[in-house]
Amino acid sequence: MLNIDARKTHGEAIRFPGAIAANVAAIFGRHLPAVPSRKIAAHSMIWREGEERRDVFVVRSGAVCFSKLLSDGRRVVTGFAYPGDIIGLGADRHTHDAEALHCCRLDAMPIAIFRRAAESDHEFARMAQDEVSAALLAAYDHLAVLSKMTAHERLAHFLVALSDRNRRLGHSPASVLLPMRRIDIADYLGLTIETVSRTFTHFKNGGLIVMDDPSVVFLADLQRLTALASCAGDCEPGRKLAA
Amino acid sequence: MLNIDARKTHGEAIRFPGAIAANVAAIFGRHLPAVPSRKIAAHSMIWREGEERRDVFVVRSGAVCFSKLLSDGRRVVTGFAYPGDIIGLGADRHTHDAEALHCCRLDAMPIAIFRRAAESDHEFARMAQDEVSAALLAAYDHLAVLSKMTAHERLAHFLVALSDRNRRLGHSPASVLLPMRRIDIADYLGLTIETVSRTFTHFKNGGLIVMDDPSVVFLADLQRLTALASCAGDCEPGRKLAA
DNA sequence: CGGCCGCTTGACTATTATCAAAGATGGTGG
DNA sequence: CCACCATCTTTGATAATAGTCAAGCGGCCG
Repeated sequence: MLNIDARKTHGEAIRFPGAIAANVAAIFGRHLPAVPSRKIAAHSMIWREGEERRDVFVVRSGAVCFSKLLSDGRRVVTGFAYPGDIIGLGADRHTHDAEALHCCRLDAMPIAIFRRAAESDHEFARMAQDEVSAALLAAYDHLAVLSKMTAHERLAHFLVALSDRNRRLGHSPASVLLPMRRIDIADYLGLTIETVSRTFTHFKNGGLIVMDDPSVVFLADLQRLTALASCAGDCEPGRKLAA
Repeated sequence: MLNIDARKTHGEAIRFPGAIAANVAAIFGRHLPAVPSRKIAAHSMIWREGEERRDVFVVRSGAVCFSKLLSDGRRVVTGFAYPGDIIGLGADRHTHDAEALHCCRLDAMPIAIFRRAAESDHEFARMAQDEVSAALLAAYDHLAVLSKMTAHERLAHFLVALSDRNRRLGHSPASVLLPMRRIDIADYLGLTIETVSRTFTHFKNGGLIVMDDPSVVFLADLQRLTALASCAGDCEPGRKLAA
């Protein structure tokens, strides 16, 4: 069984608004004030859409979910942030809600310090700008997922993306942790929780994954999952659901 | 009947990668070299994904479609550009294909001049950066469309967005021109051409639109279209299809 | 004038949403 | 420490939406 605490050591998983790659955090560290980390209770909001942007944060532990609420109550999850990520970059006001999926530790850099740093440290400024471009690129990739992929492909894509991040960070790509609830995955992939759950079951029955705990997934057949994720046909994730 | 040439006077319609608002074009104009506009034949590629970025363009006439090709041949349209828009901002290499939907006239600013301008003209530089943020925001809005809206809502949203731009530019919001083909709309909205076509017919039969020419749409019931577009329920765009 | 391309329509199928309810799981209070 | 309750996940049955396959129509260009 995997150590559940491992989820706290994971780096960036999925691109998300205003978050930047872990390797970039070091440059930010140069300007981080020496104040204790802020602690955020599980399921509390870190900020809400429309609020004034007050800090740029570095995620130290926990996980963050970014979402928007549509006028009719529908919810869109635009991404997740993991330890090592920097969140809160962007325009004057927050464009998303940010919710702590678990108890989070965040290092805060007041926006005034951030702006001063951007003026004095050109590497810092350029990096912040590059990260917005990267987020834009990631958003367009996600558009492709939402507009062209089936439920199976979407979930496979999600799992493989998490696995790829693990590999990049030197962790095992064979298993991924899901600190978010099914509803967050569903709203991220443009599906319903039922479809997400059924697709997990389908993958399980097809031998693609092993999952005893809903938040820990072992990717038993990464190759087939990858094929699904990249739309390379082969959309046959196993036998039918067992009765 | 609308003057078809009107399409050449339209300003920004839908947000798209690397394009910026018309009112911003003036600031760019300060740095535009005095060279004749470049002419691009209809349906030819202005640039392709992965190519080195060589120029930033101002669209003078025509319309541009941005798209990405997925590995399995599926295509995603990420946006459109209209006269007044500036296209080609972004990273070192193009992240999308850009295709001329009609014969286009483009003013080209070589990337070297663009970079020099960004260094010497802070307003210019800041604007370019702001526009990337705006494009990001627009991309997230489009995520919401693709992940949560029905076909009717998506097409209504598209038409209303075009209408809103018309209003903003001082044109009539009651009619919109569609310089793109059905396949472009379909790939933009994450639908098939058949569904797009059927939805147009549905709107026509429901009295929501009048459309004699497939590229000219009169928005007969903008209120109901707007309600559909904003997901405010009322998803009943008229009687069934006539036989 | 004819062929090609794009748009529309039709019939049918497949995927996914919806509605409903039954297990799990975890936290709280007795 | 255990029981209960709330929440989350899973499963099932059904319905609706959109995709697929196929064919006809119409305009435009050669």
